[in-house]
Amino acid sequence: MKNFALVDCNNFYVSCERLFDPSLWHRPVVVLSNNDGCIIARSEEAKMLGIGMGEPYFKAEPVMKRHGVKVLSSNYALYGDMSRRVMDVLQQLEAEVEVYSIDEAFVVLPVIIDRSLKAYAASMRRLIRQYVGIPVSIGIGPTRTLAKLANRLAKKEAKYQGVFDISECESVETLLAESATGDVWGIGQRYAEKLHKHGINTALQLRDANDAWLRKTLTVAGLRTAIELRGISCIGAQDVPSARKSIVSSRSFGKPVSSLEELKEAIASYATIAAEKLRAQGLIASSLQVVLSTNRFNKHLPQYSASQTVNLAQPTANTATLLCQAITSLEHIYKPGYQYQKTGILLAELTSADSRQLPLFGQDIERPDLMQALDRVNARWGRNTLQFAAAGLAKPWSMNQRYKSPAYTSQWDQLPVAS
DNA sequence: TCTGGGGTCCTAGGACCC
DNA sequence: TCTGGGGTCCTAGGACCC
Repeated sequence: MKNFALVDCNNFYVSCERLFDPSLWHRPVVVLSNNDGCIIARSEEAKMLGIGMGEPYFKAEPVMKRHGVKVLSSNYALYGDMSRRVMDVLQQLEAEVEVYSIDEAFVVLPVIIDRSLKAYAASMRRLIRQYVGIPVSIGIGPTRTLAKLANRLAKKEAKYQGVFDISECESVETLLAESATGDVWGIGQRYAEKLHKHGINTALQLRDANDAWLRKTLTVAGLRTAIELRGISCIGAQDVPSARKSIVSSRSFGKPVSSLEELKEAIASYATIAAEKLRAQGLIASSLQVVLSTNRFNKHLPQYSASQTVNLAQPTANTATLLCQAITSLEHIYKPGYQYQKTGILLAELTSADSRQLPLFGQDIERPDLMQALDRVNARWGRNTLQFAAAGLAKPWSMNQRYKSPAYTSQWDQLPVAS
């Protein structure tokens, strides 16, 4: 029988920061989202202070000040690089690895004869610790959903030393009965509320619920989750992200923005980032959507949000083309008199740049050679060394990042120095 | 004053066709 | 009185994940 291991990095962003700054050990640390908005990673010490996941920074600030919590802005260059290293260690194994997110991977475990799955997982854990330095927890089960649940136990109970195999559990029923529906992978707040209304509060009750009813209430997604809890694997690798279907670039502003001129700069900047991502993956886009919105949390201000989607005449990865279209769309949906909080661009209907069709009529303006030169300069000398004037220079609207650590592993001038 | 960003999938309903 | 049926495609909105 097939078994899955879910390898999940503990407090990943905090662990990355700690690798390069030992003063962060043994004290509460949090990492903030973009724009220093919410708390998205917490050390164990911070969790113990009752600081919630996703909590707005300004709300938690008084408690954190009182307890001397170290606050950091997110440093995705660092986390992305450390993630790659962790995944590299897993890829060395004689097993199939599905990278699921920046800090998680499913490993389809090989059939092992000379030792237990638990021992195998424990050695994975040691290797990652030794080669990368990041602590991980590993949950094992016959389905991805059960492996996820096992992982919670591995994290929560110190006695398991970071590895928990659900098949070694004395009573799976007891374990499921002690898990809330909301702890199950695939059951979010809304689904948990719906289930609660029908008296279903535990993973065990969810497992044993009526199929037709589940299908009707939670769609096939909910039904699949229940089936997985029964030990039948039906959420497959194809449901785990593989080929990109869309690319988004959007940011909240550091301060509210009202003028069209500033919004145009911002959307041009995000279009530039999206186009870079597109080219880095060898893709071209056929559809472009621009979104614009005010701050939905501020009930005192007039609210407005809009979006426009356009199909491009020619699929493209050319920054100039995308940027011009993005500005045109923005002008189309912009209304004066509002305080905007966010704008963004979504590229969709992505296909491989290799199979690009040349236009039947008119000129081909794609210029991949020019874009390649642009990307090379920026890779060599740093992002935005060469940029389009439309994206602006001062960028007064740009997001807050007040507490950012250096790009220790991805910028020459920011390497850690041993002294 | 201050509330992230980037993804995926599913469904219902409307438009349109024969 | 009574107004087809079945199919496809598209989109918006809602749900989930980390």
